[in-house]
Amino acid sequence: MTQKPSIPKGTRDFNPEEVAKRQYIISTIKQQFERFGFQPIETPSFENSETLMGKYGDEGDRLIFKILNSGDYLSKVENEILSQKSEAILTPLISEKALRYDLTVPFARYVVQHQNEIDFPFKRYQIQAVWRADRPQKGRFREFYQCDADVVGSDSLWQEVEFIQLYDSVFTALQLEGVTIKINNRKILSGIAEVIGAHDKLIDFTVALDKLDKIGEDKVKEEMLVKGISADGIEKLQPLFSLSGDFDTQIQLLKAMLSTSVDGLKGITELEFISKAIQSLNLKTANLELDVTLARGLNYYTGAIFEVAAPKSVSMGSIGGGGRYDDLTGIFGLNDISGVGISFGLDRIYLVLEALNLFPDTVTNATRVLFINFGEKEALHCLKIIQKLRQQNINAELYPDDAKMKKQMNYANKRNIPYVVLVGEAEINANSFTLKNMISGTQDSLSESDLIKVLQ
RNA sequence: GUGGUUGUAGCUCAGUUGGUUAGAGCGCCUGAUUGUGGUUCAGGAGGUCGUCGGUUCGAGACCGAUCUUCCACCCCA
Repeated sequence: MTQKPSIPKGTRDFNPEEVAKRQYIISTIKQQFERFGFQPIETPSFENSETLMGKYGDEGDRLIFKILNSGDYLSKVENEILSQKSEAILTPLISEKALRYDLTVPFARYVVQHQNEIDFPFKRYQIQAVWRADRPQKGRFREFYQCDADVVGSDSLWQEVEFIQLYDSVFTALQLEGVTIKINNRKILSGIAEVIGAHDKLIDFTVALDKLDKIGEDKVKEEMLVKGISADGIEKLQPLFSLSGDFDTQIQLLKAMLSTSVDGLKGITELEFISKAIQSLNLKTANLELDVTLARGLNYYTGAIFEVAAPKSVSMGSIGGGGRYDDLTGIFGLNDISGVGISFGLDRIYLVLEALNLFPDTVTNATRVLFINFGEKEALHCLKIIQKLRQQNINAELYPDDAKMKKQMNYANKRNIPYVVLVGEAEINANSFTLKNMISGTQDSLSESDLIKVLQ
């Protein structure tokens, strides 16, 4: 055998069954997006580097796939710069384009670029691949799909409420019951940082706090100390670590803690509004949970932060996330446009549905009937009826070669084709069709109209 | 980017302290069965042992590099 070809790490091929299952998830999500009034857009798979760089933090910049310039890209670079061997200086000189890292920043670019054509509030959805130069792990790929729905041009909290309902609707439609929609608010986090005197270390503070359920209270405090948050401040956090109870109980505790922070109290008011609305609207299968330690996500969130956790029986990272960003388009020069949005992680949802065996048997829209090929004359006769079946939306095909019966039957069997039709000379003369049920093994001689009836 | 881990037939895996021609199960192909698949029986094909280099009389096994897999960090869907 010659050397086997391969694909880059963190990428995957999808076989027909996998594609069918992915399409099932995508069409379910799409249907719900449209039901909630979102319209689809698409953006290029690569953007100008300056559109993406610096939008996701230093860590994000590292994970962006850069595209090398075309042509003799090194000849334009000064020898002096080459000899410095500085990645930070050289990269922008030899790479002007980069692969899309998420769908939110390209969307912000789209809104700013097309601001005069857009009717606000603009509700768009987008289902496309994104790329990250990450190290692959379980449920982490270098090429994966995001399914985003965002609204720009409205700061109404009803949007947050609707997004929670949208999450609930999608996961209910996928029969994935018992997901937890975690919600938090950036203003609460920044209020806490303010109260403990670490306002300038908001990011370090939230990143450390986010790890609470993973590494525990002591390690979180340790990390905060290392990042320069005072022991005095950390002491004030104590109520946070023992925060428990339902939504309302937690809200009351936070109110007391944040009584001196205007920003923090505003965050609490927002959460209360959303929680009240959801309580009176009810969710179908999802649970809404307040999680003050929830901080993951990108630095541009300013209000609500969402994250969706799969049911506890499957170990999987978050299967969705999102939040409110008051000034995302500001980075591209369009101010005072508020946006809020959520994202579904298609590849992870796939793994969860697979683990819980939740794909319906009907996802593969495969061939319903195979016609056995007995030779030239018979094949033409078969194609005439196949033509009629296809017009009736019945997936039908003819085995292309005049091969041995066994081979043709075997083919139908392996492809899980439920019916086989045999038309030889005898059937042509009698103007009949021998239909074999591949599951029961029985077969009948039918007229054309009966054949169509059975297969429909 | 840091640390660890994995790689032998299409798939899942054996392979003894380094020693003839590298095995099994499943799958695949052919036949028993020239108009009947799944079950059964008989036979057969298929390997540069991830890749490159090194140690050795001799490497699937030992060493190094590299690619890949999975895991933990960082970060994230």
